[in-house]
Amino acid sequence: MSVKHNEQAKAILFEKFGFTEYREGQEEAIASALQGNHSLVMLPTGTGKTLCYQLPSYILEGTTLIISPLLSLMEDQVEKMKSNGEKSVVALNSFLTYSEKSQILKRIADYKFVFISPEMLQQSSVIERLKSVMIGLLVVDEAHCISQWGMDFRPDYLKLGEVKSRLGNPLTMALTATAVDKVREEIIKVLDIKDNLNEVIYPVDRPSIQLRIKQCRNNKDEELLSALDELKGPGIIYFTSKRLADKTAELIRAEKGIRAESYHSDLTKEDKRKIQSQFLADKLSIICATSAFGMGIDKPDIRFVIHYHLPGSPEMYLQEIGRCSRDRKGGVALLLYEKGDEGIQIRLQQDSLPDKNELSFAYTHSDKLVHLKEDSKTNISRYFINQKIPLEEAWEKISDYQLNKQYQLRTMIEYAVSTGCRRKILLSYFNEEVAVRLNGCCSSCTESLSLPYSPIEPKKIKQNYEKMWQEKVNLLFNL
DNA sequence: CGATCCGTCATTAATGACGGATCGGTGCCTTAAT
Repeated sequence: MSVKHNEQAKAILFEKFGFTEYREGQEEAIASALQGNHSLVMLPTGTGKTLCYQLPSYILEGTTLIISPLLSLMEDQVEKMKSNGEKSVVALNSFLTYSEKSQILKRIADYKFVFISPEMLQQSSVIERLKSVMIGLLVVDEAHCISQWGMDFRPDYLKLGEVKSRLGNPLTMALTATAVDKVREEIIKVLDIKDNLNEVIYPVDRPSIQLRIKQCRNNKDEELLSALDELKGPGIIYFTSKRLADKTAELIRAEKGIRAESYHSDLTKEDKRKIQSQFLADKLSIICATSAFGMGIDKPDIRFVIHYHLPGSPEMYLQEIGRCSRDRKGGVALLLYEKGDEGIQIRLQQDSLPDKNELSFAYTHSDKLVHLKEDSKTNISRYFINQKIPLEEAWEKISDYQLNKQYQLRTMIEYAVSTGCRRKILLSYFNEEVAVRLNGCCSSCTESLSLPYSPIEPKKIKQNYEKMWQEKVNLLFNL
């Protein structure tokens, strides 16, 4: 960052955001953008990633376009910015009426910040309008969604590179909290930001979170309830089933008299918002949730995250447990594991990928594919057909994809059953080492874990990224 | 894998036992036809 930019940024940091100091990683990310580099920013949850793109926007010319995965996230950000005095901000999404939308599109260049979904960016009226706008910075928030959702769930995430190119390849910043090197490579490839790229990477480890695993034998509810005798909220309990989330919230209310509610995709937008804001305002102590809950939850004092079911990947697990102890004052991640729990995940994985017959059927009937519903098998087939990738090659890639998912799940099983340091297992997946061995690290390192647990998190950058991950996958191929 | 849902059958006609089928998680966006 030039001296002039540096001073200017510092002044804005104070005037617009009220801070005198940067938090870890922020200054590097801001400098990267101001030097005109594309950036891939990976900072642990709760370290202020929004400032990384908002601050340089005030120095850069033109509009900042922020691609965001969730409408609720956009709405929260817009509201927050408005209450901080920023008027020139808008979210372009399906909450708007037709006339509102066209009004906003007409004067889109007047806005400094525009939030938008990947899907909305596929509408030709929108993209045509944006092409005539000077985009000073293109931001991809929660960029791991490209890899996590792109292939089977939200295919428009994989079209962001094309969008960027149609917008004239503006300066780009991708932000995430958890991405292994392979995911980062995919983000870089999809967005096509390899040239002039600056990676700002911080470790994913959260030493202030204690890692506990409880082996269960047909007594999960009892183990859960007794854990709640020790662990006091606010807290989140994650499930892989909506029905069980509902049922358990009821159980906790009845047995413990704790204010608990469930949260999943069956809830209306209004109920989701209501429960979320009650939780943030400490009117609810526990949320029993599916993976629908959490992104953008910025509550500093969540004290525990319990998993009733095994998550499908270390990424998911870290994202979910990372929601506790944002204030760094200590938190507990507890996994309730019973042999065979991985069955649900195996099933979900298999159901979401086409087998060879289904794929070749899609290839021979590609003309009809347009009319089919948007399930994940169709999405994947459609993706490869649209890319004009030959059938054999597509099948190879799907097999790789499946192997990767299996590897992720296998890591989680190892995490659940191993007798070795659990933090080491989790971090080695991200090619990280346990930086500081703390008393009470995990269920393996300390026989009987107890509260309080509030170590100081070290502030040390670590950047040795070998290609260990690829080696591990290669090993799996040979098995 | 395991739970649960649904239809069928059998038997002191309204329940219950059985087995086969189905489902289990994430969200954008719907401007047309009754």
